Amino acid sequence: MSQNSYEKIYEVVKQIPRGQVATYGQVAALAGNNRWARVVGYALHVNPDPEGIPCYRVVNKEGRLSDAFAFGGVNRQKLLLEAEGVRVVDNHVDMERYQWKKMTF
DNA sequence: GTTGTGACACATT
DNA sequence: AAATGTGCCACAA
Repeated sequence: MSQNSYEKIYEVVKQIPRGQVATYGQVAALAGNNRWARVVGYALHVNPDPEGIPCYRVVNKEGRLSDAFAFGGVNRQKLLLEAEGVRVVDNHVDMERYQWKKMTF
């Protein structure tokens, strides 16, 4: 069983409901440690399962997406999030409206 | 084993 | 407000 740190992170990211976004710190906290914020970024960087791990639903504290995230075009990101129902403006989303608050209605 | 880097967050300057 | 420094953890060389 090699799944160590990352698996926990993937679990959290995978459970982000459609139309919502979570911050790295949020994911890290849910994964068990707020200090993993960077590791979360790294975990998504390796992203072994892009179909099960919607990295585009993970944003930083500002609700802003990372430039390095543009895995095929920053526009791609906006389209994906908007496709989920998230209003994206200049790579930033309304946190108060779309940040995942653990409310899995 | 040490150093450097990184898709972050927080505090301080 | 912006830039810098620090903390934290994991991986590559």
